[in-house]
Amino acid sequence: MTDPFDLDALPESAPSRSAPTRPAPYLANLNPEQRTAVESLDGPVLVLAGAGTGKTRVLTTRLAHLLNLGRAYPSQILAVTFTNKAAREMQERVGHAIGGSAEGMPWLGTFHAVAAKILRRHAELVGLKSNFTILDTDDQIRVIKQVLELARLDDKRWPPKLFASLLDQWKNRGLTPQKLSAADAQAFADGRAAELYAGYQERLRTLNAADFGDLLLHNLTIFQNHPDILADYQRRFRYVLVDEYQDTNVSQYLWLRLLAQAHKNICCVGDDDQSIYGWRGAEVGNILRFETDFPGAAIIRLEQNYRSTPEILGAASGLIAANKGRLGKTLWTTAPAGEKVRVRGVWDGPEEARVVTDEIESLRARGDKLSQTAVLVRAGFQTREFEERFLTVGLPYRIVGGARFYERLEIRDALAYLRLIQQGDDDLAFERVINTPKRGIGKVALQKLYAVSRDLRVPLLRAAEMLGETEDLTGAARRSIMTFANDIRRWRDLRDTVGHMQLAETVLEESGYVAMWQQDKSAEAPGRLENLAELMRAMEGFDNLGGFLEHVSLVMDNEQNNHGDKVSVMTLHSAKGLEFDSVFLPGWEEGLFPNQRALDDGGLASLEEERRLAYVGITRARKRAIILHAANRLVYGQWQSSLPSRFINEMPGEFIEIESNPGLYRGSMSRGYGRGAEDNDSAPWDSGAKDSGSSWGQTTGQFSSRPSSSANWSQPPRRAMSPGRFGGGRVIDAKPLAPAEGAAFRIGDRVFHDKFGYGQVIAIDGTKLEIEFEQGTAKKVMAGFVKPA
DNA sequence: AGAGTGTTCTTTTTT
DNA sequence: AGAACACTCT
Repeated sequence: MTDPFDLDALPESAPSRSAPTRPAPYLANLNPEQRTAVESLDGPVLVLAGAGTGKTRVLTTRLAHLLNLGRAYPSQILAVTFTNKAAREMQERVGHAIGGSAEGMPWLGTFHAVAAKILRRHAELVGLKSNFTILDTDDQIRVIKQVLELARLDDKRWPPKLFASLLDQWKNRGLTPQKLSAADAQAFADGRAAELYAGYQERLRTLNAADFGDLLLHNLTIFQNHPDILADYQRRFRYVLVDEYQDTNVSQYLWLRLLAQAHKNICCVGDDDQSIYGWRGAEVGNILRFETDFPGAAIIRLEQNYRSTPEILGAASGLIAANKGRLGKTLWTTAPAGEKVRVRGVWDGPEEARVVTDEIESLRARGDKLSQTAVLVRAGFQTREFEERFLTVGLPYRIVGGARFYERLEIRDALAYLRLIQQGDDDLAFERVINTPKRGIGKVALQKLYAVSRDLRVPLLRAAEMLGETEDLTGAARRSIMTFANDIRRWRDLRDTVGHMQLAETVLEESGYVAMWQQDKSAEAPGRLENLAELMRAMEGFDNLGGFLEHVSLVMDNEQNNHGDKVSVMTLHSAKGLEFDSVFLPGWEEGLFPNQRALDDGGLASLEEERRLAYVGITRARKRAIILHAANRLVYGQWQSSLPSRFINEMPGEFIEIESNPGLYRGSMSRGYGRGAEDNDSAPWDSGAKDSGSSWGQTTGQFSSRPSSSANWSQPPRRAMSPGRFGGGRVIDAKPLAPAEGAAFRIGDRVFHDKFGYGQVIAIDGTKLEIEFEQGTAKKVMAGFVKPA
């Protein structure tokens, strides 16, 4: 049995430099700057890699080069990324480049994964055991609730979520409770923040758990308190490679600086123009002052873009130029001219989705792949309108990064069972499953459990075992609790004999969890069972339960529906690093993008970050970028008028083409995009609509007099233009949708429902309809939710 | 203990 | 508008 943490078994010195150097054909494919970046192996290097300039290629080639020259063993290279996807990709590509043995890079991974690995090795130094649990946000909130409750704080006045975000910020800045400044401590519960923070950490220690922020923070604590351990790692990591350096927070920065201290061979790759995680603690400052931190650093700029057309680059560069405090890069390309970036204003959200769908259909008709098409939104909720539309017209799509597999209720329950077996101190897991499925253990029994646990300072599971032996509980509850504790113990023993997949199956069966869903007659139940089966499949790739649980905590992404020719729909954030032939950018409206809330609490800095986000969005496109904005949008269930995003004005006119619907912003709004000095000019697309004194004017009158974005109505604006067609005849009004009463339908009518699709009415009960849907079973639905088909 | 009712929050972005 | 949460009633 090999100890995965055994440092001493690994070589202390570098491989002999006199080893015969193999040829390096991979260098020939690089441009001069890329080549410099790859070959500048010694000393600190900062590579400023603009969008689409071959960053990943440089990173992987550099790794391959290091190994090929024999400068270091794979185990002597620390290579960190932010996302698991990036880590995986690097692992693969390096393996490819050096011929197969990619497995041998033990220190290539995300910041969190590498930090967790180090922390498991030294967990006892911060009061944890090596098998500590990594809490996700959900668990974290529950712990915080407990801590705040214990401190007698009103969770209305001091919301746990606020505390969670403060904790996050502090940990991102490398602050332990002791280091919290008075000002920071004042931020919560009238200055009790430090005390509560300490209490929270204490609670985590009892739970033998660490949250995300702790992974890095505990590393720092260990390094600071144990110079010998730090020195070990410093010696080991002869070369350090960092991806997306602009996204590092203070903790990560300190961590890197400590680890790179001995050899100072640190190469950071990043792009200050793509820093979009400031809200999460990322410090653009880290990249801006790299030279100061690492004296004598070489700075290499990658500016030749291999991805996009000149128009796309022109529009994006013009936009980002509005930001101050940039290191500055000028992207260029040898690519021939292509299409201009298109800007399309539409009436409302549904029309926006329709226009995008129509465009995608026509691209598809021309032979474009759906998989080369993406819809990139500012915020997650925007995906919904597209999802609905795609569903309606039957366009294959996939939502990237939406609700995650491992966050589903049934998956979290199943995992809680496994966690509890793996790690008996995990009270959060215990709480989750003690009465799931129902075991008749209610509030009263639980309170007794808590009391015992608190008084004797033992985990809930142990308290359960003890309570089972006393007379404190009534018969039924007592028996239940005893059975449960015994089951857990039995399953734990099973762990050593049957393998983790078999174990999981046994647990879910014997606990009655599977049976619970089998008996559940609701519509979701079959899907949940399917997900549980999927979970089993996911366990296959792991050696043991511990390995799998680690994967779950740190690698919360699922790429399962990655197959097939589908349109990708995702947030701008999750699109970073990706590229598509055609990119649709909806929702470019003031308030939504730039996002009002970001502006409210971040001011100018946030505006610039929003602008970088826009820049990231545009530069995802190879051939075609289409920006959309709607004049009216449903927000919190209310219609609001909205103005085009200021970012639209900031793009140089020569690279963009405006093809918005006429008459969107009338009256005082006639200038529409309000391009700076051209104040009095009417926008070109608007001219045709100026003279109208027709019923059209009346229809829109109420809107044109209220150009402010704060105007809202309780009724959706009536449709006042032809659906989705530019330049077509005007349709004055649409017939009202969705009759309020079931009476409008008859048995046998074919109807359409946004979520369930087409179906037939089989019964009517007042305002409710019973409908047999073509896809699935019969359901009762409010008549207002279906339309005649 | 669980269903049923009312109230509040949601929509930033995620390792 | 919907979800999530807390609270009350059986």
